[in-house]
Amino acid sequence: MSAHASGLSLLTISAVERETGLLKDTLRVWERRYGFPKPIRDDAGERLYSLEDVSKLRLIRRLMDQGWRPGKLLAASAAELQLIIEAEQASRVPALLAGELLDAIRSHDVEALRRVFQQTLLEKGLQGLVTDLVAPLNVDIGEAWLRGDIGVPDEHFYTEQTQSFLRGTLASYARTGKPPRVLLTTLPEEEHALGLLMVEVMLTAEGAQCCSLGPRMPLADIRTSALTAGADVVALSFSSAFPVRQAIAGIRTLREALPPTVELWVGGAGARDKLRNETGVQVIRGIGDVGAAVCAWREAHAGH
Amino acid sequence: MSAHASGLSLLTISAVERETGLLKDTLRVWERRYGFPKPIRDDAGERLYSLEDVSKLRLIRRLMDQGWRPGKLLAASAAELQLIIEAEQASRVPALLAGELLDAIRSHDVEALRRVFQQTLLEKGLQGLVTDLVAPLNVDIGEAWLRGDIGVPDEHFYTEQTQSFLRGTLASYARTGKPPRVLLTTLPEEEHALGLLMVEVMLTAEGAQCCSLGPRMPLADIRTSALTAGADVVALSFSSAFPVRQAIAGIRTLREALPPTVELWVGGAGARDKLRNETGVQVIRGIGDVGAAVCAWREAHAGH
DNA sequence: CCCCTTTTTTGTCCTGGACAAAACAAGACT
DNA sequence: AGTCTTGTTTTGTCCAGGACAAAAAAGGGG
Repeated sequence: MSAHASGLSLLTISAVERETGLLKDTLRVWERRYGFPKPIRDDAGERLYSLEDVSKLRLIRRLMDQGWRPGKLLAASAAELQLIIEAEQASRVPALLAGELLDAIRSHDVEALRRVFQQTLLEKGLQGLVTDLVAPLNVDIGEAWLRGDIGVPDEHFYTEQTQSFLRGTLASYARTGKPPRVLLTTLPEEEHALGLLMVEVMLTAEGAQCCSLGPRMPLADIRTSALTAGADVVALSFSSAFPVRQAIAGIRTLREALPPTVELWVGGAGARDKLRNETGVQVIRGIGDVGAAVCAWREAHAGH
Repeated sequence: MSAHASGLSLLTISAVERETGLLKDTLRVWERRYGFPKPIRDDAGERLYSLEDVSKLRLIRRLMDQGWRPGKLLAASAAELQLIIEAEQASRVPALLAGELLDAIRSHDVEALRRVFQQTLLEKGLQGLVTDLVAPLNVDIGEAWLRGDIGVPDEHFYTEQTQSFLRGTLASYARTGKPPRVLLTTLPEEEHALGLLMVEVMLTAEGAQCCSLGPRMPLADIRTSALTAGADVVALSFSSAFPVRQAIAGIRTLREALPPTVELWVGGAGARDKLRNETGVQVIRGIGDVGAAVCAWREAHAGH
């Protein structure tokens, strides 16, 4: 009868994997190499991590996504980590996430959050809502979390409600069904559903015919889907944490597998910098450029 | 220079884990014990699985979710597996998934699928749409996949579009904001977002104040959220594949952590049978009973 | 039939070594 | 300056095979 894992204060290695996204193998090798995290063991010799360890690991994970190397972070004390976070944030000023908006997210106030979205929608339109509110807010939320201003459930709440609002607005949007017909998804390693949805909104607002398969689609299935659905464009989204070389490999394979008449568009924070000169691939630099890409496609295909 | 994993025909063990949901450790121990799957090795001795192996594994995974033991399935040949599938399906008749609907899903026809949803919405209302179309359709889709009538991307497409439609309808629904205030989520091990959304629809249609945190919420955070949001009810959803004992452990911990004034509702295919007599927990037997639960709550709290 | 205990099956965790893949650094070329 | 090599360091993933926890099935009273 060993210690049970259902409690609130000590987590098994698989629970930590789930919470932090760090593989069990990685957690073990970090312990071996850097001496952190160093969990206690239960009677059977199995690791049990404290909540402090888990939150430090989550912090480390985020900083790694922003480009920091694990070697530095794992050697650092809590105080040194704090310094790194402050240095990280010195440059940016989260102007959006304040006042009413911050309160709404922290108190899980569905109505208040929707009110802000609704008002922005009326003021700036659907595309403006995405480019001027949701996109920058995503960044701010991540940073506020890093500072400890908001917690995990607050972030879940924000993601869930934003998704609902965007999907809702999308549903009531008149569908013109003009070309191009775009197939939208991410590679299997990429979770990032909100980014995908933002692109879907931009495309639909532009009047394009948009078919989203959701995230995590195997390469072979992307190809099949594009053919059976008769897509003009396959659009992929990459978050900033996506490993560059894997992205390139996937994109090249897909480019080869697709007929040349089908365009391949690539966007998201992870695509911006590093995927420049791939032949036969259109890089969309920011969420605001989706509209331009659609227009360009239409001009190129105007002669029918 | 070893074989690269980006290709379309051979998958590394981590890719198979991603595709099938079976842990690497499980795949290795199956190979050791049952001799299947037996992948070839690259120059470095690392496993490379064929597409056939992967689809057989996916099949096995689904049958296990329906209660079959791995020992039987892994010893079975392809033909024997086929027999099991047929036996499995003999009982049920997928009446819904046919004709227009099946074609729409297979050809990724967004408009056609929405048309069916829209019509059902007009005929049967929001709750009827969920209970009479979406809920049974989910089951049919799973079975059609098992038979090989539809593929992985078709299923993704269906899930994505259904989610969009439900969320869209929800957004345009007038929010009365009557009590009870329900916090909606799943335990960390449970992915099943569509089931959660169906419950949200039922609750909202009933006029309840519903706050969804999306799936995969840690126990400690559920507690915190329920308190800060001032929830009257915490509702959890379980899919049929969820391990019973883990569910019970989680529910008990949560029940203890929550104040007694906050009710705990548990629903979904996984909750129906096995979670009967937990004290202080309300089991919702089917998606159709959500409405009744809300009414019961209101009567019990009518005296203010 | 339901509840409890024992046995069997099955999945997860362990160690420590090896090495693939990614990131970085330094030099060479345009 | 940028960008393409090529070498070096860091970092993550894989492997083998043993151990054992957890889940399921089977057995045995009440």
